[in-house]
Amino acid sequence: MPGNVAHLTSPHVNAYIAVVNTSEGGLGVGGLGTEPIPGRARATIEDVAAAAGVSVATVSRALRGLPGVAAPTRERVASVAEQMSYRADPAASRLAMGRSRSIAVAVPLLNGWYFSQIVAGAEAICALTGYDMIVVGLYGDAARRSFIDAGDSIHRRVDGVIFVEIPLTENDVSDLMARGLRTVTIGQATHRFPSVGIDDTYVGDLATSHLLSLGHTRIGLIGDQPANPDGRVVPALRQTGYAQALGRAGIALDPKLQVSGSFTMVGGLAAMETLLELADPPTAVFAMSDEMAFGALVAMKQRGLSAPKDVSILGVDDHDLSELVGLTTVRQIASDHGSRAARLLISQLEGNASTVARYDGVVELISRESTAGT
Amino acid sequence: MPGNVAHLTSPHVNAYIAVVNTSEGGLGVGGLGTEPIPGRARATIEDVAAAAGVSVATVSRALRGLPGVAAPTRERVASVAEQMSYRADPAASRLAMGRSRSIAVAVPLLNGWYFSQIVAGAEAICALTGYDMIVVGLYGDAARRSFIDAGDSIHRRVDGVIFVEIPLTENDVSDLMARGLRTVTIGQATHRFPSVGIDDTYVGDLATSHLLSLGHTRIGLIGDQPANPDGRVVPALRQTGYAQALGRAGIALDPKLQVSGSFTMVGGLAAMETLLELADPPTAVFAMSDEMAFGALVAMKQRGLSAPKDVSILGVDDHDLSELVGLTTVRQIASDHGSRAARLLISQLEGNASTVARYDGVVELISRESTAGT
DNA sequence: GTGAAAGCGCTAACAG
DNA sequence: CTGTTAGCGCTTTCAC
Repeated sequence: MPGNVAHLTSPHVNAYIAVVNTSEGGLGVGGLGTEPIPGRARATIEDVAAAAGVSVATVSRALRGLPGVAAPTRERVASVAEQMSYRADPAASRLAMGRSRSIAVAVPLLNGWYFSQIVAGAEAICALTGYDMIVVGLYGDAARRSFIDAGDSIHRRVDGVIFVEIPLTENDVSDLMARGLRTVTIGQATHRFPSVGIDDTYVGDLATSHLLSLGHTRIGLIGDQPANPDGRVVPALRQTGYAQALGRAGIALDPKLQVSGSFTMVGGLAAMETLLELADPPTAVFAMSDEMAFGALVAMKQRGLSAPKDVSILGVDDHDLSELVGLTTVRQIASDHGSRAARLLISQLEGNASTVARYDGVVELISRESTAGT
Repeated sequence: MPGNVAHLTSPHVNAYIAVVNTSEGGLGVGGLGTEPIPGRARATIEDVAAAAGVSVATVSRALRGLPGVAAPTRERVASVAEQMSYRADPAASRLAMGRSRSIAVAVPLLNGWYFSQIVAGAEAICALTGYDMIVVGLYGDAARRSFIDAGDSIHRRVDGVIFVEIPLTENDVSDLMARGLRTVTIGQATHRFPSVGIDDTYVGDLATSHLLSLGHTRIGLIGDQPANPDGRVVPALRQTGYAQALGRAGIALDPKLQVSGSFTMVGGLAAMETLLELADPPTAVFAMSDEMAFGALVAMKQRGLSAPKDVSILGVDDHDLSELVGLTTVRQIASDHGSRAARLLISQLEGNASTVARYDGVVELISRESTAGT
């Protein structure tokens, strides 16, 4: 049976090795970072100024490439700074300039494939531009509110934020603007901040149409809570596309065919079980993410069913593993969304006029073995 | 054929919508964040002090819960601060205190499953303790050096770092110490900093032994560059375990059976191809990560082979999808490693004596369908 | 082209 | 218990 196991547990389980407590004076395994770390005195801008025989103002200007410094001076300062391996203390310059040269990426969960792609994409741009990227997980409404409210975090810690699939209410948006925080969203479009994403209605339509064209008429949907009032907008749009395609084909919506999979593999598994237990189960299922589709495949496998023989399955993302399991999917380039958003945000922070209201990424249907005709 | 596709390209591809340039005065789509954002004047500690009729010192003390403040005073300050929604400017307090209340997590790549689990685990602890987590991708030696050298980043931006599978030389270690940067490693153990990981030699042995016990004698290994001089230590250890088990069974090592998969799915795929093209291919393969194992499965599938019929495959991680594809694997709880490391680091930053030199996580063999007897 | 000095907003002695 | 004050290290007018 799948997942049944021989639990050859490691003999090394939970091995806390070498408990050291140096509060009573530094004995213990190799001084595990408890001794007062020396931290050789760092050079300050004054040290550099003195060594270069100029004022701190000149050092500051020279090192940051500001105009109004004679070429020879600039060079001298640079080399002195270099050899003292001087670097401006970020905290000090943040305080003086009021900008932190860092951004936050807020995601609803961190271990999803889609989100890690986004984070990877954004990180690449941050590395390129010298920005720090802090990532924060916002699980649920409360976390989102406390993050946005003056009540919490971001405030002055970052210059801007990328909200990834975080449902922003009108209220949130105005709070954000009032706070003067540059914002870019991924997924949802706010009409106030630039955003990047895909045409999710089109995605839902494309997926469903594909299934329809194969002859299916009873098509299940694995998505998000349909009842979620203030929920993510992406699932809703994909659902709209689904309904739209069905409508065009003259097929009535069946609420029982639409279940939530919480955008996780286990959620998809449970959702598929629900679908399979229906008196009149679907012959094809559109899962709004590949991970949920994987879950659906597992559910089928557990009952001795397989795709597309018993039910066709179609996902969204083109996860790294979709090819392995032969999953038909609507591909999007998630890491691109992340880097795009970061570029948009940072370019804005650098004072460039924002140029894009919405960037819609590429989308295409990749037909593999998990879908077939009836 | 797998991966062959119907490219129904979206008609919405690359749609740059609404190009706005307000450098010539605010017309354009709904003011896309180009206008001088107001950013209502933030309250400073002085404002609060004035409003509460106390000194800034008292405000500071009261708000941070320091001793030596009368209860009524503390309360009054708190409520005034609350209703002015005052929050200490992090840049200022960082400068004054010399601590940033943030840590960095450095990973060699961001889109691997293992690493996103780690990041997720660490983030949870940071959220809990009020630390910011900045994540940085260190691809290759140069990036690592420039990160560690005074020459670059971290310096004063974070109080501590978690290095995830970043090979640290003795030199790196002393630089880090000299710099006074609290450090925790995941994977490699340095004997200077606390570390978390698993017993990787044991992992290699466990996996190989399992294959041996099934009767296999020709066992391939998909890992990392064996020749990498300064490479990650984890692959080397797992390889040691592999050699160890083989040795116990009296089987000689065959270099041709050991190939690099770069710890990615495509790398695993290529590695498996190499293995399959051998004159005398293995009957079982131990891949050092599930993702590489997935790649191996794809390679087999592409040639009309399947596991375990033609070759048994075994991975490491227990990836979310391993159950789906029925992959036998050595499970580790990656997110745990991340949270553990974060806890270790932060507790140290909070001044607690470090208590653990090395935390070894749980490991167990999960036997599924991808392995069978000869 | 360069320097002097006034902050940025907070923390931490040191007095009272 | 509370207030005064001197920094933290950098940026940025404003003079020279």
